[in-house]
Amino acid sequence: MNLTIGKLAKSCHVNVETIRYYQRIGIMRIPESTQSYRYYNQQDLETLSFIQKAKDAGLQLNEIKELLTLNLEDRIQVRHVIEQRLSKIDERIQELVGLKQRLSTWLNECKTTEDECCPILMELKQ
Amino acid sequence: MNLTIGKLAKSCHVNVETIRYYQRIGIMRIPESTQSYRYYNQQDLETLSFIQKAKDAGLQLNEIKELLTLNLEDRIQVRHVIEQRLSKIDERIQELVGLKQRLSTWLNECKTTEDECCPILMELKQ
DNA sequence: ATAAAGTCTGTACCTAGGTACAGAGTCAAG
DNA sequence: CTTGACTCTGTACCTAGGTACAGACTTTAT
Repeated sequence: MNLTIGKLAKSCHVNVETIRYYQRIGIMRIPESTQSYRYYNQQDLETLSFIQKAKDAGLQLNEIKELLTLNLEDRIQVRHVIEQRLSKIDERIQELVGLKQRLSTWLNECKTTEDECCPILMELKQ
Repeated sequence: MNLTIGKLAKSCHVNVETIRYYQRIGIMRIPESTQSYRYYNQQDLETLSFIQKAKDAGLQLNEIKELLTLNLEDRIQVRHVIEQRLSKIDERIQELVGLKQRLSTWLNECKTTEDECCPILMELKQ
């Protein structure tokens, strides 16, 4: 398989500029060019599609970069990466649930009060 | 009350540069200066502290900007702002819960499989 | 042979919410 | 009256993950 960057991009439904960006941050290689255009192979296609799937699962590019260096036997390290992401996600969910509760409470107060004045603004201006 | 920007910043535990940033994006006024230094009053202090509280509740600066234009009687509009933020938060929580489930499933598979090879990487490389 | 389409390199821009200067001017304490 | 601390203006930088574009070059289709 011999793809130019545009073909590679199209086959993964990605922008050409995105591939160049991945090259800049070092998660995709830049094929050595004997000529002036670069040509990409099956391996490059697999890497790009790996990145897409991992992004889709909520992993960040620096984590994906780490995964790309690991082998199928490095289970502990792979798990470590996933566990860390998972705990960041958990943390964020907790934060958001907290915010949600606060704002919901405000909304309920605003809907039930007899007061003329908005209790939300009152709270904020206290 | 007559505060220089440094005093105002200190009294709200904010960076001076943050106040200047708020001025740049138009959520805090720039007092007219008869002299070369600007002086801030009680109202400015209240605005800044409003911003801090609203940020703390998870509102974004553009939403806070809108709230700052509203009066205590504009309850519908205030509620609208809060409801929109709330639905964004909900959406994000749903996304994160989805990611969490996916990654958790992967982790469990990895912990229970008899296979030598990491099923997470297998999945990603499929 | 020529024109259109693609590529390469380098750089700037975007969001959101700031932070960090440099250089010039000003204010206040001693 | 000097010196140190502060302010003002303008601009650049940061994260994360890209997007956009100019100018020069190459490849492909007709």
